[in-house]
Amino acid sequence: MVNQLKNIFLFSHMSEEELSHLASIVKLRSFNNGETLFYEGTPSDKLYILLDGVLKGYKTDMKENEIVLHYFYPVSLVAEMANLHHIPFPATAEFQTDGSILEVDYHTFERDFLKNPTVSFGLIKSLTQKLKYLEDIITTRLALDATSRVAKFLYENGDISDSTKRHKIATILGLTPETLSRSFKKIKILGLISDEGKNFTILNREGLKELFS
Amino acid sequence: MVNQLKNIFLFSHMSEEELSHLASIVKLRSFNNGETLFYEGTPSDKLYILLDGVLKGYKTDMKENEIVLHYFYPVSLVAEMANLHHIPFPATAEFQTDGSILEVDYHTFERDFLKNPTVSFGLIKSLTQKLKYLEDIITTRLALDATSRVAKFLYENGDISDSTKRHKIATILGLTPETLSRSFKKIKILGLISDEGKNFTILNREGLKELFS
DNA sequence: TTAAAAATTTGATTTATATCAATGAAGCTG
DNA sequence: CAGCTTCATTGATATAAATCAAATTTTTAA
Repeated sequence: MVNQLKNIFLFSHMSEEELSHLASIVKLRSFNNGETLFYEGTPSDKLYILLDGVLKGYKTDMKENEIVLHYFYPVSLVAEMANLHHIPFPATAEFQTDGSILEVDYHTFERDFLKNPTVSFGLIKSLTQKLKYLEDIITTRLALDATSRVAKFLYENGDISDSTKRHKIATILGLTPETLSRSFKKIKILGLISDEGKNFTILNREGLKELFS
Repeated sequence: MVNQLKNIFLFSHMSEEELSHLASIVKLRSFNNGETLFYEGTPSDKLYILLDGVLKGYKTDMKENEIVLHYFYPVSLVAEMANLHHIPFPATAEFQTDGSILEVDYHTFERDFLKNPTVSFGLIKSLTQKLKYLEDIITTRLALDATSRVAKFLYENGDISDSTKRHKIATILGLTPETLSRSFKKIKILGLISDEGKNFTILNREGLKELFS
């Protein structure tokens, strides 16, 4: 366990002694695809560090639609904001693949480790990264219309390959698959992308940018 | 200046020596109502601390509508996320009253002060507070419909007095004044609020909660 | 290889809220 | 306190995207 901890950016500078103390308040848990790590509104006393797999963070709206906030990839801190403010988790986290997390008792962690500059610096980085994600969601979902969102997605993510399901793109952008399809069509008619079978190739990246800025 | 700095939570634990070094990289600036502190997209090399007045942070959508992210009240750090990640300001900041800010050269600040635990802890607090604001905007604006948003606003802000302009409430909630008016009416018909002239009194707070959760 | 299931596209309709337009009420100013 | 201006309400219409429905394409699996 100590060796595993040492490989996590947040703890890489700790002494052997600190690491073994940390190991004592940490639990490794495995999850299957589809399992839920925590639900929105649940009180939080654990800090989670995603070690393996893909984790989807989402809220649910009034019509039971998912609002996807973020896909987490390893190694990420998850929902540290809830811990720092002692508030319930603001979103639900569900595994999209098999995976594993490190579960840390937050109370002890705060008391014994948060004063460590490396740890607090890692925390600041993680928090600012999350702020950027949320800023981006607000920009995308509140300031742009459907076609602009799709143009932004294409601009930022490059050619769309076969393997990326339209349905997944639609939920990331907060659109229905029907609307996504119609937006792709518009952008194709504008000559900004071309459509070879299932894949899209970007023909005019600057033109795409024009659509959302 | 040193005495002024000592009153700011972030710097309250600094030594006289540190404070006078800080004072040397800091500039006090005054603004009039309506003036803009910075624009969305501008590169950021200054950290701002709001000392007086009310500052509105907002983005602009495709139809030139404002999306209000937050009203800042003193004493607040402003847009520290942009500095930490060396990215342009993600929103525009405009004074809503006369006010003043402390302008800190970020590069020097990071080098000389960010390792100070009190400073980094203050930064973490400020960042998590902002995350909560953004989470709340997403919950409110993406997951709730117009009437639910108004119910949530009433639940969280209590009775609405005369002095709060409907127009301002509407921009906070991302609604037009017309839609806000119609939502107030619905909630009134449900018997959850009563309407004496210009003011609203809450009659059934739990009923309001029911509407948005 | 073919049938069944899933995903995508296309068209028609609905819905929520914005926009446009008009009226009414409140607040301010000379 | 009369008239102007701003703010709020109400009604009618427009609009973007969701929903519903069906057809088509792709993927999966037998």
